[in-house]
Amino acid sequence: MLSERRLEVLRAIVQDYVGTEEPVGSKALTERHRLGVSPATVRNDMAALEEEGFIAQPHTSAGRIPTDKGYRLFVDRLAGVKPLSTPERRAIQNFLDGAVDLDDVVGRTVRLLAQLTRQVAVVQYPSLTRSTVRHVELLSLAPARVMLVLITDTGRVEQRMIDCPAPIGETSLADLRARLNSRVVGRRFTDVPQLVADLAESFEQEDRGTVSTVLATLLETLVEETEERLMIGGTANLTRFGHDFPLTIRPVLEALEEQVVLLKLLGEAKDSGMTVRIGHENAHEGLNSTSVVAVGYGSGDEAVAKLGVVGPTRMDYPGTMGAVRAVARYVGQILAES
Amino acid sequence: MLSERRLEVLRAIVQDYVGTEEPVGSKALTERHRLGVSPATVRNDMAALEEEGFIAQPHTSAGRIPTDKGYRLFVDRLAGVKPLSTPERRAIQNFLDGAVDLDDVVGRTVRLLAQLTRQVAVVQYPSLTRSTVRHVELLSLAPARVMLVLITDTGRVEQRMIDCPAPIGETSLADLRARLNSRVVGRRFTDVPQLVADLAESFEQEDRGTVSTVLATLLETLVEETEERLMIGGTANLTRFGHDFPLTIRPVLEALEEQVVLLKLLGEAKDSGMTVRIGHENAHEGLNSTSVVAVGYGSGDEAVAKLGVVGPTRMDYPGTMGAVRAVARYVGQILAES
DNA sequence: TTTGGCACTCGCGACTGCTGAGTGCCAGGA
DNA sequence: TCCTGGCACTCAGCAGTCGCGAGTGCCAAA
Repeated sequence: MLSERRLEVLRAIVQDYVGTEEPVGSKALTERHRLGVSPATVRNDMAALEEEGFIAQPHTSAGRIPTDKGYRLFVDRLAGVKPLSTPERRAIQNFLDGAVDLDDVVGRTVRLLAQLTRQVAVVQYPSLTRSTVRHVELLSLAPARVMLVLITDTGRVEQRMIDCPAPIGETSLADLRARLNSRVVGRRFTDVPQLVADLAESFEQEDRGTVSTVLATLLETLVEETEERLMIGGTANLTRFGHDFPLTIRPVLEALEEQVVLLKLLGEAKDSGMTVRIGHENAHEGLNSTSVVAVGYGSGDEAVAKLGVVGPTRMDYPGTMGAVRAVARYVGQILAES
Repeated sequence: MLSERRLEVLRAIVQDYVGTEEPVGSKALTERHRLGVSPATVRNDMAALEEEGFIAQPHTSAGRIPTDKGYRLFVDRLAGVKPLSTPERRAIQNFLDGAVDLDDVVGRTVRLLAQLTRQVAVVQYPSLTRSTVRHVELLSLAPARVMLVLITDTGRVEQRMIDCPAPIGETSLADLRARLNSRVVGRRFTDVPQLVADLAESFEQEDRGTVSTVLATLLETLVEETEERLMIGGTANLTRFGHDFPLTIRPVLEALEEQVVLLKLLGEAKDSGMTVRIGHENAHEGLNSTSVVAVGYGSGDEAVAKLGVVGPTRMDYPGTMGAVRAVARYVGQILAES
C-alpha cells in the first residue's frame, strides 16, 4: 500500500522530471518541494516506489524517472486537468472564429492545438458515420455525364463524376434529384441504402440503367467517405523530444504518416471523456515512448470525431489535457454554429 | 577554366559523396573511378576545384565535399535526368489510376513521390487562377439560408453557407442559378467578377439584397480559393538526413509546416521545365541545407500547379529529377482524363 | 518511523596518446 | 607543360585513463 506521502513523492518526481528532463534524486526533491522530511526518508520511499514499479533508475547512481506505470498513477490519481487561462481561452476563440469552411476549421484547430501544447496535434474530420445527409445534388454536365454532389450536416461536401450508360434528360434528372432528396435528407448515412433500394424501379425503362448507376455511386461515396480523414500538425515539436534523436523520432514520424495507424489510435479512445494512453499502452510499436491524449468532440452532445496530441511520455499532463479539452469544446461550438 | 578532366573529377566527387555521405579523398576517387591518372594528379585538380569554390574541406586532412556551387555545376552541366525503369513507370500508373477524387489524386501523388525519391514530397493542388468554372449550384437549406457550391474543371468543389438578408423563393433561386451558370460556366475565375457585375439589377427589388450577398460570397470564394493549398508527405525521410539531427531537421520541419513558405518555394519555380534550387539558393533560411526539385504539372499544356521534393543538398539529382518529372506527367494525364 | 552518517557505485567529462586517412609540396620524368 | 611518386605534416576520431560528484543503500541511533 502506498502512503499519502509516497504518492506525494511520486507526484514531485513526475513534476520535476517533466520540468528538467533529468533523473531526479532524493536531495533535489527535498529542496524543491516542501515534503517536510529528510532526503533519507525520501530515499526509502523511492525504494518502495521502485519496488512497485512506479519509478526506475536509468543506471545505478542516477536519480529516478517515472515509468509508464508511474505516469499512469499520476494521471489517474494525482493530476487534475489544468484549466486554461482566460487570455488563452480568448485566443482560442478568436483564432477559431475566423474559419470559413470545414477544412479551415480543422486546419486552424490542428495548428492551435500544436501551438498550445507544443506537441504534435491530430484532428479527425467529423465522421460521416453518424452524420446525416443535408442535400444531394445532381448536375448534368454532358448528355451522359452527371456529377453527384453530396452535402453533409457537418458541412462536408463530396463529389463524384458519373459516366452514365445512357443519356438522361433534364426532367428525369430533376425528378430523380427531387425523389432522392425527399427520401434521404436528414437521414443518417447508414440508413440510406435501404431508403433508396427500390428507387430505380419507379423510372422509365430507358433511364433505369442510369438511375441505378447514380444510386450505386452514391452508396459507394457514402461508404468511402465513412473512412475517416485527418490532419496533423506541429511535427516540428518532435525535435524537442530528446537528444537521442533518430531512434526516437523516426518511428513516430512514420506512424504519423500512416493515417490508418492514427485513425486506429484515435478510434481506441473512449467516445466521451478524455483518454490518455501512456507509452506501451499504445498498441503501435513506434509510439511506445509517446503518450496520446485524445478526446471526442462534436456539434451536439454526441461526439462526431476525435482530436488529440501525441507527445513524449514525459509531458505536462495536466496542461496538455486542459488544452485538448478546451480546444475540443470550442471546435464543437464552432461546428454547431455553422 | 576547368578542363574536361576536372569536371570529371567533380562529377566523381559528387557521385561518391552522394553515395557514401562521407568526404571523398583523392585515393578513393582513383580507385572507384577510371580516371586514368594518379591520386597526386587528382589532388591537384581538387585544389583547383576548391580554389574555384566547387568543393570544400570540412576540416584539414579530410576529403572534399561538394559546395552548393559544385552541385549547381553538376546539375547544370554534368548530370542528366535519369529516366525511370519500366516497372517503376508501371507502378506509378497503377498507383495513380485508382484515385477516386481530387483529394485522392493529390494524396496518392504525394505518397508516391515520397516513396520514389525517399524524400519529402510536396504537391500543390491544381491552382484555381487558371481554372474555369464548371458549375455553380445554389441550394436552399432554409428560407433565408442558401448553400453555394462551386465546381471547377479540375474537379475541385468548394462550398459556402450564406445567411441571406431576406428569404428567397425557390423560383427566384432557380432563376439566379440558371442565369449565373449561363454566364460563368466555362469561364476563367478571373473573368467572373465583371461577368456577374450587373446581375443583381435584373431581379425584383425584394430579392436584390440576397442576390448581391450570394454574388459577393461567390467572388469571395473565388479569391480565397485562389490561395493555393498543398499536401506534403514523407517527412519521416528527413531522419535519413544526417547524424547531426536537431539542428538540421528542426528548421526544415518548421518550414514545411508553413504553407506560405512552401507555396512561395514552389511559386519561385519556373512554370515550365524543371527547377532545382540548391542550398543557399533557397530564400528561406531553414532550407539552406536542402535542395528543392520542382516542376509544373497540368492537364493540358499549361501548368496548373507544381509539385516537387525537398531533400538534402546531398541528393541523387538525376534520379530525383527523373522521378519528379515522371510523376508530374502521369498526374497531368490523370487530371486530363477526369 | 525517521534521520544523519558513511561507504560504495558509476556515468560523465576532461585529458592523453595513437592511428590513419588525407593533404600540400617538391623534384624528377614524359 | 603536365603528370607522378615520395615525403612530411595535419588533424579527426577512437580508445584508454582518471577524478569528480551526484546519488544510492544500509545501519545505528533518536
